[in-house]
Amino acid sequence: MDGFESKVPPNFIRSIIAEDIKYGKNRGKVLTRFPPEPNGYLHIGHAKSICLNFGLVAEFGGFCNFRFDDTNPGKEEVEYVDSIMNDVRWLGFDWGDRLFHASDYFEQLFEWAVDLIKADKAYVDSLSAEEIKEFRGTLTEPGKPSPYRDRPVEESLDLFQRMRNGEFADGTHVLRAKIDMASPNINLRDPVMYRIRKLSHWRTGDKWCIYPMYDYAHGQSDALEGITHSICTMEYEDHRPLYDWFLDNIKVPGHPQQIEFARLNLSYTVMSKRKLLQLVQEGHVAGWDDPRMPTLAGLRRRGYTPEAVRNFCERIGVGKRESLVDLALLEYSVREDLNLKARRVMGVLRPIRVVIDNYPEDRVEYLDAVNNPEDPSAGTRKVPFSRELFLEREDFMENPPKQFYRLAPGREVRLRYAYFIKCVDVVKDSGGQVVELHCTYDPSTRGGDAPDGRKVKATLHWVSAPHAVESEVRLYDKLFLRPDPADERDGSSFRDGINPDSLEVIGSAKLEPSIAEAPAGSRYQFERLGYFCVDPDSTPGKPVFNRTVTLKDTWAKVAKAEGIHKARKA
RNA sequence: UGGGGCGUGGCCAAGCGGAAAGGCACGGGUCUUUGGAACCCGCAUUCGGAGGUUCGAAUCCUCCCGCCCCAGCCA
Repeated sequence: MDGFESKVPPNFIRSIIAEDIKYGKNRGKVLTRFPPEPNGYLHIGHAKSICLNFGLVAEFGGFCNFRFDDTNPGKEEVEYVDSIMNDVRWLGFDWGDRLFHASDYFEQLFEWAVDLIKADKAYVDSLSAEEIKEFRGTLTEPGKPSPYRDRPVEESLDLFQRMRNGEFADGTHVLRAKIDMASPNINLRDPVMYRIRKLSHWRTGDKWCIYPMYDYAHGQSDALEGITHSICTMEYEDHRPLYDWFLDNIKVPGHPQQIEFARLNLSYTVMSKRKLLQLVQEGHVAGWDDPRMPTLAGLRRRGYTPEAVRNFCERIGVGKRESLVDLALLEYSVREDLNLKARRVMGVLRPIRVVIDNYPEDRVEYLDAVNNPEDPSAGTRKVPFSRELFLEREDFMENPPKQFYRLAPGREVRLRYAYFIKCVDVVKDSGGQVVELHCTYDPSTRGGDAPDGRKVKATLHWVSAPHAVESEVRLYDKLFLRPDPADERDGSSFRDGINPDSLEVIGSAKLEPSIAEAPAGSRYQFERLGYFCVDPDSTPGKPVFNRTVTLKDTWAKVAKAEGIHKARKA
């Protein structure tokens, strides 16, 4: 290093690599890889792995290969291929020309399999899948050898070639490594290397009808690419002896080191591809990119920035123990980033009409508003002010508790960048619902400062009614009610924990006119409310916003603690 | 009852024999034209438990307890 302390907290993988470099292992080189299977969208858990693999090589001066682990054509689709590459790029990583596929190595893998057969270290088994399972034994009992285990090398060679030629139906034969049917590690009980799948592959088409299993393909792919450190998740720890066995018994160009770390679990969400797929297929969400999904596509649409996701990944650390990271940390990460970048704007979600009785009917003033107090270079803008305004319903209470210091009958507050106003009348409908407020303004407080030094407890956001832009705003909340929805040990399904109120659509929020044309994907802070992102569903006349995350809300905390009900319902 | 891993504050996580970093959360305060942000303070006499070694242990040894993963022709 150069004397500067890295901001990345130390972790055991960095230590291993630093040590390897120090002692000249791999001639001081570091090459990692990110090997997704194109059978689903990438999620925040993958982001952890991507940041780890690319981050490590950035730090130590190496490369990270991007490799599709495409050994199972039955589950893989090009839709996923495209989304995966797009998401990694979005996250901010560049693999240059280092794009690879396990399928690039099918021919080499086949040849090595033949070598293994010739060395009597692999054989064609003709047991059925059920029989293989029976013969495998259990966790506590050793397995039994297949009757085909000792079939002549020549016969296996012939059969394997004919498997490749397409002479047999799916499931009739497999190629197995000949290791140890009594091993306490079940992965070593003659693992299957190849199975017959008469399926066309998105890259190799119909060239193959036998496909290698992960265990046989992965390590050899790593070796072929010169990977030095093959980083994967904990469930592969049991596979490491097998990973090493293949590498030790095949003439590969190197022997990468497999290192396992704990996958990410995030509270109030699920991470398994299977469960995410179910949420999509069963219609609990609108798609893989639904803003409630922990997928990168979902987070992006929700308004998360790549920087926020990367910072989050850095903060959670890397270890070997199973953990459940608090969603609050992810939310903190976006707020932190957006606070610095997002332009501020005023928008009223649940409007209540307010008339400024002493403000001239036809007058319109354009007041100066700061675009981002954290970033002076963002400049200022003009916001129209007029006699009729929209205020947030929640910002008015007829009988306010003492901790509530927003608008109330007889009370004076400040309208941000505008004037002090005082509530002088409350108009209700026949049902007793407050439908309109009448206020007076103090002309001397233009801009928001009282020349007499008078203080006011609250500053409210507002929108001029005649100038308001109508918008649909989608308020998202956590998708699950339970901190650990994946925990189904009580017999429930993770679906039972779905939050029925995870999405609330505000049909006609009122926004200040400056964001009428905001392009999809642009992010704003609606002052006092939260961060919002323009959704691609927006139309020229009506923008659609997704709430990324609320601002920290001390009042909400107080109100909850005091049992104060906030005014809802527009 | 087989094998592999893991147990440090509410949630993450440093630490690797010299005596508990940091972040989030939480609580309090300052400031404030966002009850936002920023800033300040507080928050494990203790590291799953019990023994042992040592002048000294979260770090070494022993035993115990708890949690996770593995019996796909998935990855």
